[in-house]
Amino acid sequence: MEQQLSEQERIRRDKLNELRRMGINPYPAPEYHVSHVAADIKARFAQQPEAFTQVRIAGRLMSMRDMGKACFAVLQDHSGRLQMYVRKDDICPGDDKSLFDIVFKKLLDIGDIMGAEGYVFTTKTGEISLHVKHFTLLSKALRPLPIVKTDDSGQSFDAVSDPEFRYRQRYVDLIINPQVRDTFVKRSKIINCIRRQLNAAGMLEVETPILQSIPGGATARPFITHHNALDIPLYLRIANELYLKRLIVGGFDGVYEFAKDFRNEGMDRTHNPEFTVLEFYVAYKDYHWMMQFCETLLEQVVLDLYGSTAVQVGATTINFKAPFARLSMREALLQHAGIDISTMDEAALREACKQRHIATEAHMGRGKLIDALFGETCEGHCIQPTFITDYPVDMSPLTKAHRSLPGYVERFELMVNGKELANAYTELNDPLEQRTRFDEQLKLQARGDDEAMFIDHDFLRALEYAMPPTAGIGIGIDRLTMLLTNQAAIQEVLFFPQMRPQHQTPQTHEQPTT
RNA sequence: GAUUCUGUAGCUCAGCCGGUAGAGCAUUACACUUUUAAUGUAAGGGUCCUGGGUUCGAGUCCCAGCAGGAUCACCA
Repeated sequence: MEQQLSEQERIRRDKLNELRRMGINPYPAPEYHVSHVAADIKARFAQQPEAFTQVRIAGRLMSMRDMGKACFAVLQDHSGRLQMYVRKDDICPGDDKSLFDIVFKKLLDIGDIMGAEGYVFTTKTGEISLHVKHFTLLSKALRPLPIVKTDDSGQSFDAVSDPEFRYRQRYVDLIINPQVRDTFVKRSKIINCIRRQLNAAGMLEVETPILQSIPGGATARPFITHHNALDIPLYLRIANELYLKRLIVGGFDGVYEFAKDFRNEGMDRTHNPEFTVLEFYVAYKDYHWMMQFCETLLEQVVLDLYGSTAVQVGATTINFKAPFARLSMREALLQHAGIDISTMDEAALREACKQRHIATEAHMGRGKLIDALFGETCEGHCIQPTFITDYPVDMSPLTKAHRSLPGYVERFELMVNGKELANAYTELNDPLEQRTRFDEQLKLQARGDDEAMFIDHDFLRALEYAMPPTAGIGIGIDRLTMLLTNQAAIQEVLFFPQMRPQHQTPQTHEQPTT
């Protein structure tokens, strides 16, 4: 395929050929032994200078300041950046100065991967640097790397800020924008911290099917695909809830899964077609226990991440110190909307929506109407972590009926910064009741609600073998990460967010059939 | 899906009332033995997102499309 090369790309290809002509392999095979990393050198050199007399580091060349017979260059490895001082007479002790004059100064470029060996010292201006004795080209870059310069006050110049560029070429974004890397490191820490706590609580990490013939456990439009050998449609899972509960039936008393779920719906700054949800289920517990577990779980995550329970999100400080506030759905609406849903029928709720200019649909039952009222009047008020408890039964088909409030279920959502972060309940384990609830979903479907749940008969069969009383929860990991890293867009916490194809899609390749 | 803004050099951006393209960084060449967004001098580098239209003439005005952002609606 013929491709148009820019001037800078042509020059770099010329340099590649020149290196080969000089007998230098621009993509060498042997291991390059690395003895130190940049951040470690900077952190420990002042205390133990004697430990850094022989140092080998490797990374990407990020800048080069040519001073004639010496050069200052910056190498970036996974830990950070370190300045290198490269002097002609050190690199070329003999008469042949080409290694410095030609190879280092002319044939290396910003973006190249290289290794450097030497001793650490502090420059006249006080910067801890590597005095380079030997260098090795490890991989030649053929495309120019966008240069972001930062001055002493930390202000950066010409930073690549175009989200399209950053998301489509995340690898470049990660190289040149250190704060982006930091966000993803935090994401990993969040997941690790949660996993550690769940393991410590004796739960088992499990994997359940992503390809499902009945996409259950939530209400959403699924992606559909086709299995050739079985000649059946399969759906990408929208939730893993029903599978995890089958495992509770099977005798595991605590199971969890960090699950990629898929929903074939709109995309915006808070929705990506694939996203990550942590779900876990614990036998012999109820939703009160789950609230306690959840608040200490999240408190510990924030503590691990920041050393304090407080997080700055935009202009507000959110404190994850347990216990979190608890407010029933009825109390919340009483407080923020001045209405008492316990005394209102469907018509009264519809009227309340109308008064507040909230759009309603004919198929909306009590549950959806209350949900709409709550979303409109209460949600935005829940800035500090708040458990909203006790939801109407008709919007929670998998939840056990409330122990004392008829018409309600034992469910809570955790609201933080005006948004839902977790959804949990005392699981419905009465198989006959579950069958009735599924039937009600069918009726909703008949009323025109295209989000009603599919019926999973195998799941009902599992419940008929008896599932212990169980508490379960789902926590949106992307949303949690957004909150804890102060990011407004889900694209900022996903390495490779879904994007529209940039150019006209080439002819779809023939599916290889087996 | 609706509204709105944006798309110009590798990157960040100017480009007036319509007259065939500009800066900084990066690149190339030269100078300089501790620089800090290094500096100085010089040079090269463009499918102005794509396709139509208006016009003697379009980066600029009009229409359509593509991609991205923001706001709104729905979903997590």
